[in-house]
Amino acid sequence: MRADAARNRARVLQIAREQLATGDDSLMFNSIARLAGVGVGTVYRHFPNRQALLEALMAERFQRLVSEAQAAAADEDALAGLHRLLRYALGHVLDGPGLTGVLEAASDADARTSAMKTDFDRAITELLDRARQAEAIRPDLEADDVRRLLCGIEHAVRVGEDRARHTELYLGVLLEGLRPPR
Amino acid sequence: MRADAARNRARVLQIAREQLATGDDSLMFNSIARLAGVGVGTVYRHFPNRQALLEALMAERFQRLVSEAQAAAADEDALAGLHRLLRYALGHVLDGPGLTGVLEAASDADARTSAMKTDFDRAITELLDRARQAEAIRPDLEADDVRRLLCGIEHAVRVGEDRARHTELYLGVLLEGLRPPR
Amino acid sequence: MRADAARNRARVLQIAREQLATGDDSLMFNSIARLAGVGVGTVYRHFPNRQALLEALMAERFQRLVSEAQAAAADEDALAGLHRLLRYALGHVLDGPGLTGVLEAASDADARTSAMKTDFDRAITELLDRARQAEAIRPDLEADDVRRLLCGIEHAVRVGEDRARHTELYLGVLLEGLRPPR
Amino acid sequence: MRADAARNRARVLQIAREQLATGDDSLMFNSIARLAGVGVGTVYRHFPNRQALLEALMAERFQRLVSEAQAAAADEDALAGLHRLLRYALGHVLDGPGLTGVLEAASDADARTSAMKTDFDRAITELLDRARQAEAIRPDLEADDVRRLLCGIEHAVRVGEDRARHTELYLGVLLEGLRPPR
DNA sequence: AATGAATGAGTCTTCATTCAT
DNA sequence: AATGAATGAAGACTCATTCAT
Repeated sequence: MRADAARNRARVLQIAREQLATGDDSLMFNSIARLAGVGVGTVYRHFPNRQALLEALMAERFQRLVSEAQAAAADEDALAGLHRLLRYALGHVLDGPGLTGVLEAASDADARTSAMKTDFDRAITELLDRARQAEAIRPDLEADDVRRLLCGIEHAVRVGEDRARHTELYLGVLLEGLRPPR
Repeated sequence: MRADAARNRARVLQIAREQLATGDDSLMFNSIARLAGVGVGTVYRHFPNRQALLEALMAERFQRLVSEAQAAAADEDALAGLHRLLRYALGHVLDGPGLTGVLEAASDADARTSAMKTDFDRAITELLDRARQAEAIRPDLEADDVRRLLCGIEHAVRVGEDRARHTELYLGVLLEGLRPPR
Repeated sequence: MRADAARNRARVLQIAREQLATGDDSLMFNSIARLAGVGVGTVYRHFPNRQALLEALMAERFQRLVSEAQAAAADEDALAGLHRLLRYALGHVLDGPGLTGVLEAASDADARTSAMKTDFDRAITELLDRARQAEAIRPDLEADDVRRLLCGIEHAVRVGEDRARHTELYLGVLLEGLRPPR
Repeated sequence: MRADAARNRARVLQIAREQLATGDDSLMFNSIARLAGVGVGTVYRHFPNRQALLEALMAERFQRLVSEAQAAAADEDALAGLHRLLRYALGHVLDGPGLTGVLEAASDADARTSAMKTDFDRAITELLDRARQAEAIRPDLEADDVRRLLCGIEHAVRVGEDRARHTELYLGVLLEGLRPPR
């Protein structure tokens, strides 16, 4: 990629990130372009649509999540690994908007996102398989379910106030809920 | 209210309900008015904003939920009552869009909605208090949490496919998750 | 229709007509709205799309064409009537842009346009039928053909210069061409 | 021209031709460049504008038309030659979009196009002159008229359906129309 | 009480053309 | 000679809300 193109791309991402940080998750291409000091066409060239932009914005954060998942998957104690993973993941998706938008999307704009999803799911599956054998979790859970429940719990935290207090509580509900019913 | 006003209001609600049923949850006042055969102004007169319309649309369904909650609250076995309530509630909120939009809202447009929320929360609180005393649930749970978790689990079910299969599974996770950690 | 609505509609048509007269047949809704001193939405309300606006602009001219066709159809001499009709029609469609756009369109935006087309075709068919019986025209011609050939000849006149001189010439070609081959 | 430049030019033409063949006559430089695997700048270098590209695309087809016209001009029977020419020409211009765009253009981007037009007109003039002397055609027709009428008839065929059926019919109208009025 | 026309800012998206690399 | 990123004006269209009728 040409140096100026890379610079523009970075500027756009920077501005978009700032927009997100202000709580505005509309990601409007025109205003991002204006604020970034580039033409709209440039934004469209780099990111053909909102989803592509969102994925680019989240790529780094998603990668950190995947890495943590892989690290957790190496835990000898599968259940402990799963807990570690979910605790990290919940904090991570709550640490700014947008990441669940990627995790929940039925289809991806960028192949690298799909690859990360695959890696993420693989790490979860690894933990689930071992935890399941140890009868530490419900027998019918798959990686997809964990991802969806994670997004669901995030939703429960975001809806309403007192985020800090409820994060830990709802995480506890999730972790306990994954275990086999008594 | 004049008879024709009541008729118009009913028509608007009817059309809006049909729109929702088609999967279109945008509730656009202009198109509802057109389909209902009234002017937009009439829709605005009856429902000053989207939230007011939504609450009106959901009033009946919400009332059924409240009644079920009250019935469940009468269960001698508090935990069983809570389970009964949540199973019903989850199926109920999934049975069409819109109800969680009311349950989640930080503030209500109509006092009757607030009243129903109060009734709902009271029923839940009643169950929680007794279940807590029996050490059948986590000690730190309040009605508000149950509502939020319900919405979160609904979110997890809606995101992704195979709704029927996952409803039961995620409900199981929720119910087990509410119990005290082992 | 409300008085102010009618006024706005008339203004829009007036401006659009002026635009056409300047040789600009793009009929851009934004600029028409601006020039007419109304909001774009108003233009869209009256004319859902370009074709609808075009038809409205041409309605009067089209109606005059239809009337002339009907008058011509009353001519005892069918061939003479056809000639009269085509001479008038060619001059008419050349007297400003847009009318062939309506005549050529495969489908209409407004039912009144379709009705006029039906009337127009009926008049032509009436003449064709009688002229055919008198063996004054080719046996295989239908009203649709006459319409298309009219548009084709108009095209030939418009392409290139010296409109006045060529109109009569190409009209002669058309009229003679409709007669049965020798 | 450098070998790679020639190769690029050929690629661009090839792609543009394929685009035309799909029925898309917009000839957008960016997409042609992308599909041809070259930069837009390269397309602009070879073809400064749409008209230049169109003429280059049509050069071969136009040349075939000119050759046929010249062959027809050699016919001893001038009227027969004219008919042969027009029958061929109509089929030819209908056999894909673009050629009338060149024939109709008031000015040419490439001198070779102008040269071909001259040749074409010369052949037609030759036929017209002889046919006129034999009183087989209208006395006031020039090559330019024949070209314009050809485009007009093509227009009549393209507008509307059933191309095959109407081609022969409208050709008949044209041929008969060129003859002197009875 | 009802109407529904009007508003017009706002958003998306395209594409011809240039020019720095 | 080639590249292709960037431009940004331009145009299409929507929709929440108001207010004159």
